[in-house]
Amino acid sequence: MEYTVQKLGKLAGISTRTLRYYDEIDLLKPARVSSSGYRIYGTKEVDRLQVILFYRELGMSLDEIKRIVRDPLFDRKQALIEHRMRLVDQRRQLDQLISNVENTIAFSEGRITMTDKDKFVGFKQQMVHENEQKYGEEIREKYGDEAIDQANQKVMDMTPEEHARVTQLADEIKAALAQAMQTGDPASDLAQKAAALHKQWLMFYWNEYSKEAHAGLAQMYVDDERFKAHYDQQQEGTAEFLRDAIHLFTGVKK
Amino acid sequence: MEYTVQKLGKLAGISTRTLRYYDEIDLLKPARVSSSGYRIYGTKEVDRLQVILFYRELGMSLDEIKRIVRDPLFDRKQALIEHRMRLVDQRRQLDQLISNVENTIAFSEGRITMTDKDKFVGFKQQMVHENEQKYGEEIREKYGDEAIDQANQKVMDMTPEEHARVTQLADEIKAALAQAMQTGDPASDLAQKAAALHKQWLMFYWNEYSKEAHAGLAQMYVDDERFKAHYDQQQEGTAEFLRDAIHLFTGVKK
DNA sequence: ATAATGCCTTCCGTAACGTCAAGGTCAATG
DNA sequence: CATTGACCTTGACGTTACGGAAGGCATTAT
Repeated sequence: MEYTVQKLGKLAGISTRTLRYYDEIDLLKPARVSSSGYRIYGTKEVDRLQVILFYRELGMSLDEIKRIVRDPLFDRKQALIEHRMRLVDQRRQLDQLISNVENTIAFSEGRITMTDKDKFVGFKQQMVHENEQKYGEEIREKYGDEAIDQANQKVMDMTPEEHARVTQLADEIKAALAQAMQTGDPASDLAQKAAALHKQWLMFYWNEYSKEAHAGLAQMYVDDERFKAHYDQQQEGTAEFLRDAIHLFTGVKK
Repeated sequence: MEYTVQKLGKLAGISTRTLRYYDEIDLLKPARVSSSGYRIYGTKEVDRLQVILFYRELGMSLDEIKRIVRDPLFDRKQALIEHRMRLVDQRRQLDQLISNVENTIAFSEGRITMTDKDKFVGFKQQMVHENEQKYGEEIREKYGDEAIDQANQKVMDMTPEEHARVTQLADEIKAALAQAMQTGDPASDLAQKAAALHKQWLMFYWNEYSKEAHAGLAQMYVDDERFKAHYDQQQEGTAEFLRDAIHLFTGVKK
């Protein structure tokens, strides 16, 4: 049995464009090409196409599928297991997204009082301010008291949407930290991402960023009981882990 | 406070390319452009950027975000609710994928005996064959007994991977049907997709497709107790629903 | 013979940027 | 003061898996 593009397309439920594309990327070549340039597929190609579509339905990329169908000795099971891991990871991220969206909706409906959260946020702001006092002398000399006051005013003037963004960043830091803790390596990509996010978060409170102040704040996370208790809430040793990550991130060691 | 692209990028944790892109698509324009063409952003733009990033973190498309930030009267809550729906839908599809991948892995490990499934598959083959006997006369006249025998041989010769693909298609039909049943409309997109998938599935058993035979088989799904019981397993009336969908799909009414 | 399909290649468009490349601008340094 | 190095600009291509359209032969049906 021989098939032209449209015949095969109808047989398999795909477009002719798709078949031409699969030819182009060397995923499925026709058995032969007629004198007038028509692609002619045989039964072997039909089988191969079904295999391709089978894996495509499982959400695999064509590149991955190409590796699978290229040689029959390829470890399909291993590929499937790795593919499942990716999917499960995607599902986890999607869960996180949905949870965040729902929180935002709840917030917009006023169903969340935010008192608890705000309590700690206010507390954090105070600590950040103290830290600035402690390490901000050079900044003060550089920019004067006015700049500092302006920064403080910035916190007070925060719009609801900036506030939402700050809360969001705090959540992201928490999520990244929890994941990074599993690697146990403060130099890992995830841990460094957490440190970068922490900097982002800080930028809402500081008008000028300095590595030294950031590193100093990180140390304070460990020294201060209240901070440590908060960060270690989910997992013991998170405060230290975050400090180490930030020290590596800033390149400043105490 | 004024910012160039890099300053603002570092402040917000995004690349300069992203800022230029946001300018290009009119999502975030600089406050002004310097005489030498540099983009200069002000505090208003910083705030707007934070709002943009907030919604971006929730997985929204930039196009959707543009609508949200363009005018402050936009119903953000409604947008969030619709966004959540899309995300939940994505999660459902992802769950389906994961389930299918896991089934495939289990199958490759031989953990699924397939006896139950194969029992029904064998049963289906028998019925399909009967159907062909019943409606295949015209085909028989057209192509001769040889073609029919060849088709039957095709079923017997099915490779494990074709078999997997057939099973996959059957699963997809089931999933599409279950969803389509909720609309209650056999002409709905989902129901028609189910009918199209059913045709795909049939192509593994038939060597020649005819609308009349397809429609006839659909009617048999309702008339035959065993078929009806199988399809109505999940939901009462599925067999009738599938028949109606296929009759609409083929344009053949009995 | 002609009209209707069917096939071909080539190119643009999609989302949200990353990554060069070529060239102008600005601040600081020798 | 010239030069370096950091920073800025536009422009263009690459990414995924095709959809769609244009323009031009080939085959088939009437």
